[in-house]
Amino acid sequence: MTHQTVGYPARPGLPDDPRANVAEPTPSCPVEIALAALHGRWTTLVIREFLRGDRTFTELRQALPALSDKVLSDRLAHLTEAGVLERRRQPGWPPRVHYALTPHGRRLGPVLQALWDWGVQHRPPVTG
Amino acid sequence: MTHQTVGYPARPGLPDDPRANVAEPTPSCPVEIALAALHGRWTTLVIREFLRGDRTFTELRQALPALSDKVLSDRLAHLTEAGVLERRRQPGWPPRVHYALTPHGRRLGPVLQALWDWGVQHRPPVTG
DNA sequence: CTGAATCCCTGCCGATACTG
DNA sequence: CAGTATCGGCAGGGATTCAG
Repeated sequence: MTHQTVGYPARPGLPDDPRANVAEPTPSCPVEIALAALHGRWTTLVIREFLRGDRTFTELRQALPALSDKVLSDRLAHLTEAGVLERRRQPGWPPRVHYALTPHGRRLGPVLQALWDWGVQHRPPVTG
Repeated sequence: MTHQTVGYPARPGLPDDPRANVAEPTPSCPVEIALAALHGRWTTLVIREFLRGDRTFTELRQALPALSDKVLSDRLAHLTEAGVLERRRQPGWPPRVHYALTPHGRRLGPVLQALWDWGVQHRPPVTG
């Protein structure tokens, strides 16, 4: 366990990668990268919408009515910047912008599933 | 795909659970629960330490020197509250407090692995 | 030794109003 | 239609100090 230097580790990241040993939060840590992509209120709900299919700005607004234009815009920009979404302006009038998950964004499915599964098993500490 | 109402769904949560359809952020959503547990700077690094074994307050401080006492204390309280850690006062002097992952906390291993795996595959948008 | 209390500073989120 | 600009409130996080 302490001397694993040969071959491929079963767990493909943690033990051997130097980023698994950082002593403080750093943006190059893969876990931080992933959490940064999911960061912010509404972000996971927006991603959920896209896991169900492509969406335009207006469709998202209808699906998440309590989400303000500004924050929705922020989230879309953030997710696009993070490589999760791809943005495509629809030609014609009225202007429509089409968003869809990139291949990388689609791989967030299992990540959210892992989070979901853990949360489902969660039992609030103790009532008595 | 659209009519699955029989038996056990392959994916154990998302399609049928009403919490998968919430229209705004809510603490009862399993994904929110999980992200709430991981929330806050330093939190995942603290969990990483515990995935390697039990720790005392001082041992954590040594492992993460740039983490202030207050925030470390906050994180330990938060993770204990979230059912991730278990706290045990060591008898004797000097007072020591021993922390360890609960079974539920140990199940965060796969979750962090999923986040890691996604982050590892991340390529910053484009350089050119 | 292991925290709790306090203070300040920063960054997020929401609401509103405005532009191509 | 799809955003940007601006402002205010509030919570998070760090440093320091104090307590059991």
